[in-house]
Amino acid sequence: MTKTGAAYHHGDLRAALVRAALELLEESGASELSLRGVARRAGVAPSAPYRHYPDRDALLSAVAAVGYRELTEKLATAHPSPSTPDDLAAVAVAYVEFARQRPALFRVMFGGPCDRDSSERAAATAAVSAYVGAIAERAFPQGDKEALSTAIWALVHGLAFLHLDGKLDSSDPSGVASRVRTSVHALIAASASLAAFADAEPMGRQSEDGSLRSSPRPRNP
Amino acid sequence: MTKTGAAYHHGDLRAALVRAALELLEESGASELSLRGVARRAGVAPSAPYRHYPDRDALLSAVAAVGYRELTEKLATAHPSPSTPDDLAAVAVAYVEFARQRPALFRVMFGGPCDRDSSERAAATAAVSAYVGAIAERAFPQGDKEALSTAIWALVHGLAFLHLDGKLDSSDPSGVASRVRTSVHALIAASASLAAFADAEPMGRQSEDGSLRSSPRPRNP
DNA sequence: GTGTAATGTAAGCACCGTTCACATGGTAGA
DNA sequence: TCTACCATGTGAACGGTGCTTACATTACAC
Repeated sequence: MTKTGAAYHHGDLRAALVRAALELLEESGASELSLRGVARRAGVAPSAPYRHYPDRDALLSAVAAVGYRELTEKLATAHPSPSTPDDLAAVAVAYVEFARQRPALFRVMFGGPCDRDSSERAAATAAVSAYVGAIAERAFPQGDKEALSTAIWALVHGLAFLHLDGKLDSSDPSGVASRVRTSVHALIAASASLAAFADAEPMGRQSEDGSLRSSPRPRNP
Repeated sequence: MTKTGAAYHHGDLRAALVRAALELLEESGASELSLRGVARRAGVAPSAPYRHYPDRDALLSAVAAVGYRELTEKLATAHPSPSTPDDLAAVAVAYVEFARQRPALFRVMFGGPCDRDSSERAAATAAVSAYVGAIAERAFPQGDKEALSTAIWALVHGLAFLHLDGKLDSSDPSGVASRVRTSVHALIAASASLAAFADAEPMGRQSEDGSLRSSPRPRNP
């Protein structure tokens, strides 16, 4: 009971609300998601959702969780196990494409201070994180896995957001894709040439020891 | 008249509203900015702001513009002309620090689909972009300047957002800083080793041609 | 069958963005 | 200097929002 599958008066309103919310996000393209609007869409009184979600944020978290799952699917489809720069670029393109194709959902997923209480949301986030971490480990076997995964995620995530916010032109999909590819490749290449300058110390394993004379400790939380 | 300096009944309400908005953002830490709340803070009727800004978004754009200026200042203070990995890391840390210290303002600046009409906002954005571009050009003289600047901006921007959204723990400031440094360094170092493997094709200018044989069609849902 | 807890409803609260008719007052032109 | 004008601020109002509370209904356990 109270479980997801149960069907009382309405027939699993809990799931119907998430579905309605996703539809509204898809249609209105960008704007805010009103709980009353979702209820209206589901053909139910404005107070009905409160039987299933404590507040608007909880519903949004459920919606975000669906978004995380669909995002991981899309990334896996783009490339199941990326290891070359081209593979990485393909996954990056898929990530940004997701943000561009479903901007409203993407904003629900990443736009606001998220509900740390939603275990559903936390789990879905962890899945994305794990996927990115796996990529990092495969692509850069000799690096600090956690640092690399966050760096890669950040690069891709930032590209997605800058396009979404109009800081980078995203009118032409293929243009966006090529820009993402170029960015990834360019950063890799340029980093290589820069590293050549700074190779007083050996590259590729200095996450633990001497670093680059800059940061005395690598992490700590 | 209607210029910024003019002082009518209230004495430059236009600027006072922006000031009040910034104060509220600083205090409430995160939440949304209500136009009525800003008016209240400025000691003025809820309808008064409409004499100076056509709607809430316009006021928010003015606030965002201030944020952009302060961000560029902070970056310049962190390092006026970064060119080494350490320099870049220092600027990256400053960027993320800004987002962490003033999360509400940062969200106003980057959180929503921005007002393309606001020339003030556009100009301030351009300033940030130019600064990042200058960094890229100085640090990677032989690279594609535009691609590099977007890549770098994206990396840093993504780091800021992931911390802000709780995807990365940001409870300890020094921990955040060291993580940012580590991420930047690790990406540079690992990219270098990876680039050594994949140097079959020339890196840094394959934006238009090659593609990746990955996604035949971009969408269809 | 009946009782009970889960589910949906209706009405209402305080707040929001926005508009509009109106009051006020600084300044330009006589 | 007086006056008219127009920029500025006010107050009330409209529809919308999130959320709560009292009430109606309905499915299932016994």
